[in-house]
Amino acid sequence: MSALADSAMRQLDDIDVGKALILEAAAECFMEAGFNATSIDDVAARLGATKGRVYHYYRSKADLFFDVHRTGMQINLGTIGPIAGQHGDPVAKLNRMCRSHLYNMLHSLSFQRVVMQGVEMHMAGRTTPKEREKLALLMDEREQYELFFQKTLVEGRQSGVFRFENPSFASKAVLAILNNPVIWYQKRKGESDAGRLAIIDQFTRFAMQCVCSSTDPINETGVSDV
Amino acid sequence: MSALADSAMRQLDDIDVGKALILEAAAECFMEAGFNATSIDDVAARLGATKGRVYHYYRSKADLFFDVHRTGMQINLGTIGPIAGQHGDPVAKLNRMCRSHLYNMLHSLSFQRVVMQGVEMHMAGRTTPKEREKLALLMDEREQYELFFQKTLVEGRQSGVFRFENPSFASKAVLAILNNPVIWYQKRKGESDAGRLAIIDQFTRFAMQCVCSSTDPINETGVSDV
DNA sequence: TTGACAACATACCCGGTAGTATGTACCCAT
DNA sequence: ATGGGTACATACTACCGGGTATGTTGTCAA
Repeated sequence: MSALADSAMRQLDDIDVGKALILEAAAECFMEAGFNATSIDDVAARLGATKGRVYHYYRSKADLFFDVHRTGMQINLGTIGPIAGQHGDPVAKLNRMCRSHLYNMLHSLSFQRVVMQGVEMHMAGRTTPKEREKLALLMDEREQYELFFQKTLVEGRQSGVFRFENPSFASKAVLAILNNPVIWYQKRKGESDAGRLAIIDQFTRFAMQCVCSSTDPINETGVSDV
Repeated sequence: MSALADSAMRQLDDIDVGKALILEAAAECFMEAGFNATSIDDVAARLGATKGRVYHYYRSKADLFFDVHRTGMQINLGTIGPIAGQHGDPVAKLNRMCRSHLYNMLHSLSFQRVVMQGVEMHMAGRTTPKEREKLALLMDEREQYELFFQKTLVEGRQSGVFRFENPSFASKAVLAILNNPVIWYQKRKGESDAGRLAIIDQFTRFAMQCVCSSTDPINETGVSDV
């Protein structure tokens, strides 16, 4: 590897690190106060910096929000996508998906709150067409994610283990439960893994049971990869 | 009734009507754009009026938001409270509660969206202590509402028809499902009662099944009072 | 008829914030 | 050493929107 390439690599790294720090700070600000109530100065202040630093990497506040949203969705798609692609028992698969989803919710909380804000479109309406375009892309990702669950649910319905009428409604109900902890969960000082595990266990059960056609106790020990 | 009292009554009525119109306009604005992105001018413009009219009835934007929120919660508490107080089969009772709740969600959509905004506390953090106080009151109402469901759920657990570990988690899961349509439902021109009924039926089933210990088909014809 | 009050509209102030223009220190290849 | 680019900080502008102060019009009671 040439010195030039090496240098280029290092610079690229710096940009990524610079972006990543801003991204994280922005995610926490947006989580705490929402998009509109967060100023660029707030984000910069959290890094002990000034606006200049933020605007060096992002052209606008909306761009920053989009990137935070996108990062959150990438985390989710990256973990659930591979699982949804697997073959096998739909119950076991949905179980893994639920647990992984909940794991992500609890461990990248700030990003996930921003994702929810985007879904509720608290910024839609008064935005430029350019921003509209990007927002539509984010919504596509969101829909794609929901389709992963829908697909698995329909598989299970065909094999008789799941029961529901409208697949869209079913996936929305499942995700409503799985997303719920994002609203009220907050990181504590004495972050107990046990506490998080209890949330994952119980909400996975709620989510699966609401579409299950039988009360066979869902195999709760079948998944340990989270 | 004296002429004076009559006049007083009429004036009181006018105040109520005046407030009600502003309240409705505000609910729709908040629903569409969120608290921060909504200006008082927006609310006034929706009525074909100006700021003066709004500030004649409300002292601040926060006050207006609180009133919208409170109105939404009163609708909910007023319908679910009496049902929760009834004795009898917890399954049938929860069924009625779910259906009534969903009915309210679909029929006072704008107010319910504002309630959700309050819950997510997009305004918390950068508010005055005075506002904090009022916000706390709203949260109390919200918690009281959740307790209606929790109480019924625990009743059912004692009689063996419901099954869950943590009552708080269970009520949150149930309400997560019941509140979900608020996010994506939108009034159409050809508002079909059938469409709304399908939502009520299916989401009630999801909500109840996620805490039910048996798969006895939930008596779907047992409730017709909605 | 008149005065008092309600129900607004108009005009204005002012703080906060998105975005920009510019400066500066530092690194690095040549 | 030097010129150029990166990674910021500083200083400034422009505007939006919450809140207020002040008019204007109609209504009703005395």
